[in-house]
Amino acid sequence: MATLNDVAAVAGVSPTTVSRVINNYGSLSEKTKTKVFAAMRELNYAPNNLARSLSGKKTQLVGLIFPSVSNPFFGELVATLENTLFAAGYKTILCNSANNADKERAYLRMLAANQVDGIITSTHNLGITEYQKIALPIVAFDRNLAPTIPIVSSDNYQGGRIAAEALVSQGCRHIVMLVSSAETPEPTNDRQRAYADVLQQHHLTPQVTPLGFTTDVSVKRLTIRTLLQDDPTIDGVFCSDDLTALLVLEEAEQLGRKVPADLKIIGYDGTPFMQAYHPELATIQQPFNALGQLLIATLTACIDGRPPKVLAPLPVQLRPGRTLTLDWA
Amino acid sequence: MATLNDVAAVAGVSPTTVSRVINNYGSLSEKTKTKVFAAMRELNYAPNNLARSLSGKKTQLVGLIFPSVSNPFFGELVATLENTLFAAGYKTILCNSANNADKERAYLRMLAANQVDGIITSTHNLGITEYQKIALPIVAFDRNLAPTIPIVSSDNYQGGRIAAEALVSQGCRHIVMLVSSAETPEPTNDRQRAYADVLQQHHLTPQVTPLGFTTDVSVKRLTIRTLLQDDPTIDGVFCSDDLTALLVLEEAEQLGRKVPADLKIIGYDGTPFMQAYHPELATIQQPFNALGQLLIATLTACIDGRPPKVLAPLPVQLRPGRTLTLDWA
DNA sequence: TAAAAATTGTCAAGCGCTTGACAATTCATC
DNA sequence: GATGAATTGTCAAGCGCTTGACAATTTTTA
Repeated sequence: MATLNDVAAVAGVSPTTVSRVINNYGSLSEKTKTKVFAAMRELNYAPNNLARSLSGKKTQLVGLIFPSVSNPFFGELVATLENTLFAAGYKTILCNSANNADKERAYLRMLAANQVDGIITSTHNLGITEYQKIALPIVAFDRNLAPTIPIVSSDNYQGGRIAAEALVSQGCRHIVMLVSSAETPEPTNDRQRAYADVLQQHHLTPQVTPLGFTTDVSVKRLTIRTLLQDDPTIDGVFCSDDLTALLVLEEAEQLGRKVPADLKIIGYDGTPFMQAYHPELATIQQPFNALGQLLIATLTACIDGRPPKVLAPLPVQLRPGRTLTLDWA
Repeated sequence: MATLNDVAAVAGVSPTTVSRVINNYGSLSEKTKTKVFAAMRELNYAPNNLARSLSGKKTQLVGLIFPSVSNPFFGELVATLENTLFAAGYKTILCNSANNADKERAYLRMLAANQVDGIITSTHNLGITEYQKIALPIVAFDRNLAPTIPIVSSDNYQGGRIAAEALVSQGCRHIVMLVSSAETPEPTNDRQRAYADVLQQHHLTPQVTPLGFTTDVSVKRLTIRTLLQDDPTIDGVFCSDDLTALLVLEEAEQLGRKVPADLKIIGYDGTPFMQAYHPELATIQQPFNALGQLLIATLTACIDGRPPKVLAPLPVQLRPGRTLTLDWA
C-alpha cells in the first residue's frame, strides 16, 4: 500500500502538502493540487483511515444493531439506512443481535473499540445502565433504551387504533390480536394498548395471543391453526407484523375460512417488499423512508453535538387489501 | 475513553504489562492478569482498535458487497455471513452496491482505505482490471470477477437441469424461462444454458424472457401478465429466482390459470424465508448455510495466506410444492 | 543460600497521518 | 524592483498501541 510519503515523492512535493490536499486546508495552488491528485491516481493511493482517525479525524463509522437482516422488515430498513449513511459519507458496521443479550453486549464493546461515531439500534436486551455507560451517540428505533437516548418511531398507538377500528367498522365482533410478546415496555406495545382501548370502546373483548420470539415458523403456524380451529367465532385478526398476518392468511384459507368474508386480517409494517409481493394483505403502513431519514438525521445531529429535538412519532397509514377491504356500503 | 496507560495506572503496573495481558504474550503471573482485568473492567476499557491495527494487528474487518439486503435472498445470506464472521472474530462492513458501478468502485476504495482484511462480493459491474488492482483477499459469490478470484457457488447448471426436467417430466410442452438478463458471463447463466439443453434434448423450443434489473415490481408484473395472456399455450415457467416465481403465480391465478393443472411454476433459490412463508412454491434449493460457511472458510483461508483449493459448486436440490408436484402416476 | 528461571519494568521506535509553528520561496502588484 | 500576499517546505509532536531489547526484581529450585 502506498503511503502519503510515497505520493509526496511521486508528486515532487512535501508530505505536508499532500496532507493539505487531502484535507483541503491551508493555501494551495491549482497546479500542485493537480500534481498531487495525479500522483494519487498513479499509485492508486487511498489514505489510511486508521491513521487518519487515530490522529483526530472521525472514523465516519456507524454501527447498526438490529435483530437480523434475514427478516425482510429489518433487511429493508437496514438497506435504506446504509444507503443514506453512504450518501452522507458514513460506513456501516452491521450487527445482527439475534435478540441475544450477550451478543448485543459484545457488539457494543466492539463498536466502541472500533471508535464508531454513532450507533443505531433496534434491539433491547441489556439493562439501561449498560446503555448509559456507552459514551457514544445512540439513536433507538422503536425502543426505550434509556431516558437520554432519543427514540425514532412511527405512531404505534395510532396504528393500533386504525387497525382495530377498521376491523370493527367492517363488522368484526371477535377480534384477536397476535403479538410476539404480550408485555414489553417498548413503544410497539402501544399498538396493543390501542387495540384494547378501541375494542373496549365498542364493548368488545380484547384477546391478545403471544406467539413468542421463536424463529421457527412451524411453531407459529401451529399456534395460529389451533387458535382458529378452536374458536370458529373469531372473525378478525390483527397481527403486529405482516409476516405473521401472512401465516394467518395461509392457515385460515387452508382451514377453509373465507377471507375476508368469514375472517378479516390486518397486518402491520407495510414494507415495500410486502406492498410488491403481497398487495392482498391489508396492513398498517409505516413511513419507511421517513423513518430511515429521521434516524440518520437524528444520529448525525447527535454526532455533531446538535441537540436532538424531541421527536414526534411519524404518522402511519392504513393500506387496505383483499384481507380487509373498506366498504362503507 | 480510557487508554492503556490509564489501565496501567489503576492496576499499578506498567503499560507494557497491560499490553502483554491484552495480547497474551511474554510471561505473566495470574495475579497481575487479575489485577489488570479488574482495572479494565473498572474503567470499562476497550483497546482502541485503530491504534492496534495501525501498529500491525489485523483489523478483523470484512467488507460485504451485495446488491441490497432489501432483497430477502441477500438479506438472509448476509445475515448468515455476518453471524459466521462474528463467531470467527470478524466485524462486517455492509455495502449495498445497488448494481451501480460507481458505488461499487467507491466501496472498494473505502474498504481498502479502512484496511479491511478481506472482501466478499456478489456484484460485478467493474472491469476485471479494477478487481485485480485490489491487493486484498476477495471471494466472489456466483460471479466471475477475475481469473485469480475464487468463486463460491452452487451448481447452477445442475439446478437448471433439474428444474427443466421436472417441468418436462410433468408434461409441460411449452416452457418459458424468466431471467433478469439474458446474456451475462456469470455462473448463474448456467441455469439458462441447462434449461436450453434439456428442452432441446426433448425436442422442445426454449424461450427465454428477460425481465431486466428493475426493482419496480409493477413493470415485471406487467411483462409477466402480458406474456401469459398473449400465449395461452404456455404450460410451464421456470424463474431464475423465487420472487419472480411468486409474481408469476399471483398473475397466473388472477388470469384464471389453474396452477398446477394448466400451468406449472418452479423458482430458484429456496431460501429459509421462502420455505417458511411460501412452501407452495416449487423451487431449486441452494444449500444456504453451506454456501455461507464455504464463503467464510474460503475468505479466511485467503486472509491467512492458505491457498484456496479449487472450489467445486455445491449441490442443489429440488423442492416440490403445489406449483409443481412430482407425480409419477 | 546461591544460581537459574520467571516476572515485571524501562525505554524507544514505529504504524501513517494531522496539525501547528515558522521559515523559505514564489507570485502579483504598484 | 520593493512590498506584501500566497504558496510550499521543514520540523516535530502526538494519536494509542505493539514489540523488541535489556535491566531490575521476585520467585523457584537444587
